[in-house]
Amino acid sequence: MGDSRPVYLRIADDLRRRIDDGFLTVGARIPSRSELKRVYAASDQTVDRAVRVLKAAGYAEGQFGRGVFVTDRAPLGTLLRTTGAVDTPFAAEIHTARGNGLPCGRPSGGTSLTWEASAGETPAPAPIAERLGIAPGEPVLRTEYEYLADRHPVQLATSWEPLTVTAGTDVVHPERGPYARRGVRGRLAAIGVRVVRARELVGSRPATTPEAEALGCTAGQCVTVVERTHFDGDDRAVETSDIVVRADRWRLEYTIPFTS
Amino acid sequence: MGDSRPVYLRIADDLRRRIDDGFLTVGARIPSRSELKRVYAASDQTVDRAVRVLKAAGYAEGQFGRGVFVTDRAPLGTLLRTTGAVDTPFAAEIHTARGNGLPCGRPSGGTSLTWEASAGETPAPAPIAERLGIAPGEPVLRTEYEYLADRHPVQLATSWEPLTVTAGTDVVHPERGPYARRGVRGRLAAIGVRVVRARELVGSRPATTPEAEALGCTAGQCVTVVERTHFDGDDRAVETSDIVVRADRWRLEYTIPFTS
DNA sequence: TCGAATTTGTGCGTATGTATC
DNA sequence: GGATACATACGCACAAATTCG
Repeated sequence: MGDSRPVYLRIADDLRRRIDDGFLTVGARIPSRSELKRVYAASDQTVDRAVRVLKAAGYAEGQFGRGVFVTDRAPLGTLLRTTGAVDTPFAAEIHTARGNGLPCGRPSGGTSLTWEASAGETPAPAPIAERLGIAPGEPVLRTEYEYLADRHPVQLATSWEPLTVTAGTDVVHPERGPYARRGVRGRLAAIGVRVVRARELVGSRPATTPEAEALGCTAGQCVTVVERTHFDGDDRAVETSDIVVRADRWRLEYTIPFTS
Repeated sequence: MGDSRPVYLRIADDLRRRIDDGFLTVGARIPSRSELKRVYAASDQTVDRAVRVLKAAGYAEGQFGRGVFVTDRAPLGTLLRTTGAVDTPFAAEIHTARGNGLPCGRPSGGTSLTWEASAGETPAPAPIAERLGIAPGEPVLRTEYEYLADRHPVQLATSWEPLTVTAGTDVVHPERGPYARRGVRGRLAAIGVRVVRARELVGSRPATTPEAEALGCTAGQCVTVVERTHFDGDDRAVETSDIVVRADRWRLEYTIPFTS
């Protein structure tokens, strides 16, 4: 007694603890609704709600007609986001430390990295204009990326570039031409724009329905969002993008040097 | 027709769009359950479930007996996590850009920053030992922090330090003594340990029940988690910590210089 | 091959407690 | 007190998918 939490939360926390403590291992089936109903003496709805909490937390995953199973929540890898690594098209190199949690060298062991993109010119929406330091409505090139690692969707990105920077050059389209795979820095370097700094604002939120579909997870699952802006030597924003990754699978790694 | 999504998701998406498009502004009351029930011709449970989706996504917040209201999802501020700023006890300076979305200078406008901490010696759990590069079970000092900005909980942190570094010195306890407010670098500098680098692994996940309680949000809401490790000149880990912030309120800012 | 039993996912109707107005 | 509103909970039902005899 004295436990004022609602029943469905108690059940959910109980199950979660059983997973954390290793009594329910990855791949194991969580007791079915009828079992839970009996064990906890709760109603159908209540145990279902408890299981939904677990699923929303990424602890479990339901399979139609089969059962609910404990998810493998070990991160697949890390996106390196430090000087030098950030300019590949993938916006980061990928560490796929798997099994062992070692600092994990560089291998990226033969994983195939591919991406698709589509671009179009649009007037800059207000928040994007603000990030780019331009007036709302000014023309920008909006590019949507979808990155795949081993045929699995990993990262979504939407990039905006002011056309005042690239218009008329042969790097207008980030996804086409010889500079397509060189990333923002490489591409802009080709037209004499030196990117000297990137600012990344990292946040997280539940995935929207289309994001979940693209990333192969369920809506509402946690995604990590990076709002990245590239600046040139004059502190002018030359590109900004929103980067979205599944939080349960990927983490971002930053290294902060103390030069003092 | 042709919309195969379940009813509760359609209602949720519909409400979400109404918020995104500005028809329902921040602070506005979402139609009550009985209204939604009537409008969408759905059952009590179903509309409730739709509203729960919105709440889980941080779009709305229920108030007992009053109604469900559209949440202010504008981030309160940004935690600066770049060279120099990271060594304050708060692990970051705080930008509170409010109202205007300007790049926001430095003000931190008179916000009162306080914190509480409690420490204790324990054997290192396996994952912590790995992060510190020591053997599991070796003694470490575990410190729990709770940071408040304007009396509101903002950030939770748990720090682990190998006792081999600080044992016997007067900076053993991070939360006590003259060096308490100087952060990891300041404290360790006092005993001749130079921290030259920090590595931050950024991820996110739903808040656990105790975290939600401490941070003043609901369980399952998105939190951003930083796994930070400080290294000295010999690449030895001298401290590691888990930092947890509400994702709907705070973002992390990293600056990446390109020295090329 | 067929059918019955399970299990998930979704949905409806109702009831109770509690807080606000 | 009464009306309204949220939050939780119970019981029941059905479609779809899987499993098994």
